[in-house]
Amino acid sequence: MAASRDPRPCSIADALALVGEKYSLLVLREVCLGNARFDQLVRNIGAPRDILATRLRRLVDAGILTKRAYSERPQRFEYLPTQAGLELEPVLMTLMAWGDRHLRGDDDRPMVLEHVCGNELRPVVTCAACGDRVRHDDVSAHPQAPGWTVTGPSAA
Amino acid sequence: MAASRDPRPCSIADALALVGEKYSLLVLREVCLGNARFDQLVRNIGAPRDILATRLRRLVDAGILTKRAYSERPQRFEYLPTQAGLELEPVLMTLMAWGDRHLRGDDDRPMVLEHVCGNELRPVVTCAACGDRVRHDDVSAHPQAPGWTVTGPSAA
DNA sequence: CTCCGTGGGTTGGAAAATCCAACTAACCCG
DNA sequence: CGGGTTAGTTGGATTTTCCAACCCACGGAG
Repeated sequence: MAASRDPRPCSIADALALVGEKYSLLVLREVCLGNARFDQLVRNIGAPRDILATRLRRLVDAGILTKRAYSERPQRFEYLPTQAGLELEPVLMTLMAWGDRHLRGDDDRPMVLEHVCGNELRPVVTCAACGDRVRHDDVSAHPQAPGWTVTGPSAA
Repeated sequence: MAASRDPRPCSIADALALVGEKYSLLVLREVCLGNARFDQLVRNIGAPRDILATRLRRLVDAGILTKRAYSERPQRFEYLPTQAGLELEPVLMTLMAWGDRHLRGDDDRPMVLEHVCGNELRPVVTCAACGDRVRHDDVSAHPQAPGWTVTGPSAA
């Protein structure tokens, strides 16, 4: 799935090579919600069983999920997120918020998240250093490796 | 690309149906950096020209990009992010941060972002209401529509 | 005017990935 | 024994992707 002759080293591309295939992020959605078993995943995601099987293998190999037997005799397995897998949750949250905003209405959200603080969780991306919400114009890009040309206002 | 018989209404799935196809998010990475022209995109992303053309059409149709002529005679076009497109940047940033952390080392980051505050930008997802960094265990899921079963600790 | 190069695509055919229904396998229950 | 559940695997049809080649409009050099 990687862009075979991508001349550009990029962590976004690398990440997508692992979790950018069809259904992979939906698998992660499910396991983060606690739906960990094959048939649950098939039903909830709506993926073909064979594709789901290959995705699970890949995610386990990549260290994003672990496969654990929840029953010997009969052998039955469940898939749980690793630390690396859990750390993809922010990606899912921002993606969900985007979809809620741009593809649905406020009245049509399939799911609402609640934070321990008692409020509805509206996730925002902030700068770890200053705590401010990150805006497009407040960020500049500094290439560290050859292969990058940044022409826009984000230029270093 | 949508999970054809997905029984589960979900904004993540909806969003991925638009921008989850191969190369789409890399297109967004480029246009957000200011690389707006077809040949630049081909080179920087490493996508086949025909696939890139169909992706661009789709993103324009979806209102994520706009196509603008930067020269009549000869007609030449550039692709710019709309507001909806720009709002996908947080997704790219968190994905990049994840890739930097889990697929590369601190010494091997292809690109570093800088925030106006003067510090290196490390994006974190926080709760808009209380400002705290969002942790997995601090979030609970409240389905608003039928089709959801949440079995884990995130259950409503 | 002719030839070359550039930007922005389109086209046809080969290769790969996906989809689907059916099947296996291991076990439990009545 | 027959039926049901879970977790996959298999074969073949369908759909996407990939790739190289081509096309068109133009600008500039000779």
